[in-house]
Amino acid sequence: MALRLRKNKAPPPPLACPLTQCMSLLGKAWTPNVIWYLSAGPRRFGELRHDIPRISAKVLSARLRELTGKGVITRQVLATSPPSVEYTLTALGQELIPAINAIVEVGSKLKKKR
Amino acid sequence: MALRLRKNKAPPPPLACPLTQCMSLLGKAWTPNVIWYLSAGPRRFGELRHDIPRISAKVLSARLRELTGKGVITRQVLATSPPSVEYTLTALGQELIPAINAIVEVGSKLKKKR
DNA sequence: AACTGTGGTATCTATTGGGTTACTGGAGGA
DNA sequence: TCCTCCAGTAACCCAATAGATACCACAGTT
Repeated sequence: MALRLRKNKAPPPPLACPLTQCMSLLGKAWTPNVIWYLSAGPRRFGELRHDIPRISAKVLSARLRELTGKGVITRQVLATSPPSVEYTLTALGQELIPAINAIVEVGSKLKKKR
Repeated sequence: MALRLRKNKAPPPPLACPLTQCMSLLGKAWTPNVIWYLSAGPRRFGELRHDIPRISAKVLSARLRELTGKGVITRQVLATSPPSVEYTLTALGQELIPAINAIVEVGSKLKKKR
């Protein structure tokens, strides 16, 4: 019996794919970690560097800029001395938390093979 | 007033970080798409290529090997003519579906800036 | 006769993304 | 006095990754 291509019942993640959209953020190094640490409340640049010791300033600032641009976090300059900058999850950003929790949940069950 | 580092109340994603573990899978190109299409049921190699037109055979086979190794999908050779191979989400793999749905959900709300 | 579908592998190349280091300039703490 | 801390930016380097292409051998369809 010859093989035919079966139709897939899953609708394609439609038009300009939100999945791809979102993964172009989450898929980059350290992004989920940044969101994770912001989920507990506003956090300054240096604090995030502290939270995630192996992240470089370059990458952290790139991620924060991207997340700000996409409306996931806000950036607020505080009149401290020296001036400091606080990053906060927006309502949209909060919506990512369940996703990240789900990922963590599965992560702990993955086989370590390969 | 001097600035002090505040403690972050979020516990660090502990020991050998499940988040990083899981993202080393999901973060690679096309992985979420593959899982998305498998969520509707078992699917052959060629069918997946068809579902995701822009994926190359090389990358698809790499992803499938990785997912198999981590216990997210199973690989089953069928005695068709010619022999075909079917990939299926495991129970663990099914657990990723809510995560991906959550990601899609947010993806559609992201600003397009940058 | 020619094409599609089976499930991949081998090889080469281009890109890019992340790491590293150095620098800013002033203030407060030891 | 010297060190740390604030929030980054600029320049350079390298390894990993994904893309493109070609190839396998055979069966069934048109």
